[in-house]
Amino acid sequence: MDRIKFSIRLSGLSWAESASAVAIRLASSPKEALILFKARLRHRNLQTTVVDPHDSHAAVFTLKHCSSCPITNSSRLIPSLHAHLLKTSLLSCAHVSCALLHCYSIATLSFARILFDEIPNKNVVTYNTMITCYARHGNVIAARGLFDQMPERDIASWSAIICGYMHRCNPSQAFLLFREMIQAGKSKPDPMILVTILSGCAESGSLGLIGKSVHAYIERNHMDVNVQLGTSLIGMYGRCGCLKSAFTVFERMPERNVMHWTSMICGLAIHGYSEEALAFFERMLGTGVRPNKVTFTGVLNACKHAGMVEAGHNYFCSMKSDFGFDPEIYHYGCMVDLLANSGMLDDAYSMIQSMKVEPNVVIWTSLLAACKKYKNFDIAEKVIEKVLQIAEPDDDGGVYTLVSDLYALGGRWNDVQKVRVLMDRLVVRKKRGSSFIEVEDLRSSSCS
DNA sequence: ATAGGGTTAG
Repeated sequence: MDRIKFSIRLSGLSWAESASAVAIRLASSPKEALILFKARLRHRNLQTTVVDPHDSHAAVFTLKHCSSCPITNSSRLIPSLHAHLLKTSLLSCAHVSCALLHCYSIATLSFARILFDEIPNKNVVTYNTMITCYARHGNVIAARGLFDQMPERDIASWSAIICGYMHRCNPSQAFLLFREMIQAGKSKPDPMILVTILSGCAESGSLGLIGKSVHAYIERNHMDVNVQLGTSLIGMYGRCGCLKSAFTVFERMPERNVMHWTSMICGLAIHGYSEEALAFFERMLGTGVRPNKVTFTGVLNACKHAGMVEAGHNYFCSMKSDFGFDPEIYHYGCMVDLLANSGMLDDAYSMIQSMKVEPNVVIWTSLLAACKKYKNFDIAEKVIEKVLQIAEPDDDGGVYTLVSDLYALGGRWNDVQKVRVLMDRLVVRKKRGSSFIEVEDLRSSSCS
């Protein structure tokens, strides 16, 4: 507060003048923005029902501050702001009500829905905001309900619902809607929605069916491949194993940022091109691009695939000492796998114990798989105890099978029996492995 | 002025 007063005195403006939309936009915290906004309202003494656009601007900027800050910092400010907006009729402005809805939608679904129902003049953005809110809270059915009943849709509406399906791990439904959108022909895909689709392709591996046709669509329509779109194209091709295509996109990027490099490195690493991945990393450093945390998951993954224990260890240390990144679960995942699969089970176990983050099923499973490989029952015993505590029968069915396999390998048939009984009780079912190839002609699935 | 996006270990 003192800082604001001080800077206002320096600027030579009056208090009210300073509380303009611009000053609010530049405020350093939601609280500061709110103080300025309230001061502005006091000065303007708003009682009429006619909304001055300058006031609604100021309100929107204040709300933007609240929505972009962590919930805990702004959650108490929002109701206070809400009250002021109601008193001054500012809430009748669609921009303001949307911005407020967005604020609530980050924290709580129920409040957002109440507000949504109370907004009289809902426009496309109001609906889009509410759909996004449902999607964010995992209720894609409610999101779809709103999507189906909204009077008109724009590209962001499609984007919101498609994104919702993607995050609920239902890419096929997302792809279906995407094609529906193309066929309806009213909304033209923009780079953002293509990014969403492409990242889903990468996840589900349905490259030929969707990913390639999206790429073809981009080329056919001479769309600008912006930074994000470039990244997701490289990522999609890389993940699906089309490293040549990934490289072509990479080469064509007018400027390459850390994410382009990282996508390339990760793609190469996943498919076992360890040397190439590491060469890419060195090349990246040579061009002066600073790696980020994800870059290191690619680098460590490359080391893992090639069994390069020493190099992996060096990169792992360099990540912290040269670049200041604390290792995250992904990095530990690579390291544990690297050590364990090289037979250094004790080191892998100590690494897990040294972790600053809570180890998850993935980490324990990779160590356990290595215990099976090297028939190390001492460590397996310790790992089994941990892993059974945190495994979810629905998602981690494979772990139970692995545990049972290990006991069988050690000839401990009583324990095998116990695990099998446990599996029956929890209705654990190991997901069946599956793979597919695409036989459909790409041209018939293109989206023109 | 309001909504939606990229790279991550088994």
